[in-house]
Amino acid sequence: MTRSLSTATGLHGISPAGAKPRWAAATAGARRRKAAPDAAPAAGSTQRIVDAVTTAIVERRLMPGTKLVEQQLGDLFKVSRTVVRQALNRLSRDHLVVLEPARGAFVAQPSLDEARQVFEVRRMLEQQMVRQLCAVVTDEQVALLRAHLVREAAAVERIDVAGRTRLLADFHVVLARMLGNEVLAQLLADLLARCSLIALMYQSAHDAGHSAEEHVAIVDAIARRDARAAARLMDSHLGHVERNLQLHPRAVDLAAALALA
Amino acid sequence: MTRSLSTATGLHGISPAGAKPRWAAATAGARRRKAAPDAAPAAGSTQRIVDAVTTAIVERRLMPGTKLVEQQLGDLFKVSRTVVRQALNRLSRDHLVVLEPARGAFVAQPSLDEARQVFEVRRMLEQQMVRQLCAVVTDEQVALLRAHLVREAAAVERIDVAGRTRLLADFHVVLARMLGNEVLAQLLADLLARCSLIALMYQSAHDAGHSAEEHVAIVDAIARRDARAAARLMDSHLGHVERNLQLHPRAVDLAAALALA
DNA sequence: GGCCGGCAAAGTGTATACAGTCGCGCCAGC
DNA sequence: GCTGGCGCGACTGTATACACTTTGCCGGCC
Repeated sequence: MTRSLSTATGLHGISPAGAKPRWAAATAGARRRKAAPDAAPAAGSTQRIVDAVTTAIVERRLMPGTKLVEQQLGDLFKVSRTVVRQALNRLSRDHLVVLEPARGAFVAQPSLDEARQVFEVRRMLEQQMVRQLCAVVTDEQVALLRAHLVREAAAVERIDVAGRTRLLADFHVVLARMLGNEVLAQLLADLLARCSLIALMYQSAHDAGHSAEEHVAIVDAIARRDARAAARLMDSHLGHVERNLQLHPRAVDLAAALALA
Repeated sequence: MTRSLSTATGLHGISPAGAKPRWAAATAGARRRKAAPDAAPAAGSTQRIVDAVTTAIVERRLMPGTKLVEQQLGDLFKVSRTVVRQALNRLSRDHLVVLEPARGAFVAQPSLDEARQVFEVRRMLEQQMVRQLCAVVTDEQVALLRAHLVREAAAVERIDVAGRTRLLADFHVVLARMLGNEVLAQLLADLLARCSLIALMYQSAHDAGHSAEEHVAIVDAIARRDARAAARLMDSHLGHVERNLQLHPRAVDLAAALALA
């Protein structure tokens, strides 16, 4: 699941090897024959829509609650409503849009309560995750993590909101993938994508910097193979992020929503 | 996600209140107007296919690897391929079927390795889950759990394979829902559905009875509000189930698969 | 003047038609 | 006799067309 989102959107694109080995490879092989004469539209057209809408939502170009009309999207992407419907279904699976029967598709408005629940689950998962990771991590993997931290810091530095959000989320997926548990990685990717909307809405630059620092501390603990500290740091890290979310619930900015329409 | 599966298939149908409060309520309201004159086909036709295929897979009437031809299903359910495709997409999201581009849809063949990863995630989640549950559980909830255990025992007794598998899985979802965390509940429902195939393939009657007993022990610990014991019991419970999976990996029975085709 | 009922436009849900691709079997050639 | 290419059948992917529901609006009625 959400393989689409993780690889498609470019979110979590950091994963070195294949994120979706199975059909991704099959598709590539199948399309290769046509890739030469066709060129551009080689990538699955439905996936392209998913990617575009996803990044649009994550980059706040599509405000929560916005209605996504099928024909409209079809015209924009030069495809039929059939493909658009598929894309919307995929997006609804990722909780980025909500499908109301016979009404239409709308950009999701995840409530703070929902966000809290997601964070609760993340805390359960990631605390155990880093603990186990300490037992099996290699020095090369630690080096990879440190490289990631450098990218994070750079994104925070240049106030690249979309980039830093993506990198801060990817950090957790990278950790999951290092355990060799692809199920866990995809699950976490889902949860992170689900909240990237909220994160963008409520996470300030200061929060982002704080998160990056906490990531550094976590990696340090992992490098020391200090499972107890790593778990504790991860727990407090997620607690901080969640607490910041609760602090400024400046409601859904309906003025901006109207401006876009 | 997988709201479709959890509520639709009747799996985890035990949940008393609404499983999908938001659009479930909206849908109910919208359909109600037509529910009177229409009656039978009121339930979404696409959902009916998802349910049917899901139960068919879970009850081993559809063997792993079986190809699901769109037109064929469309004829069976008296709908067009469009609806069938939607259903197959939903099913693929639940990992019950695998969609191979330009090839078709096939009943998933979850590998034992994949199952192990799912169990790993479950252990992370559920261990913490029961621990937290001990802190907030009410006596009424404990009573509900005991009632569930009675149903489990009955299903094991009368060798109702499909029923007992469903109930044994539902037990875990019920626990999640008692925490009031719908996200966690749905996530767990996904994971359980994902492995129900494997569980059915590899779980013997003895294993099932063993699981039911362990469930009793877990509920006892919860009733005592003994978080430490509950977590330990849950961990060992999942360990047992997983170990039994590994024990008899009598491969994917291709003879049976061919027989059905 | 406000509320209720119908009417029209917009948009979704479903079915059907068409084009592209994959797989398999047949046939020719080596 | 075996292998490689070729053609055909089946099925998927996409587009288009139609029916039904929802919704906003307008006129009539209370």
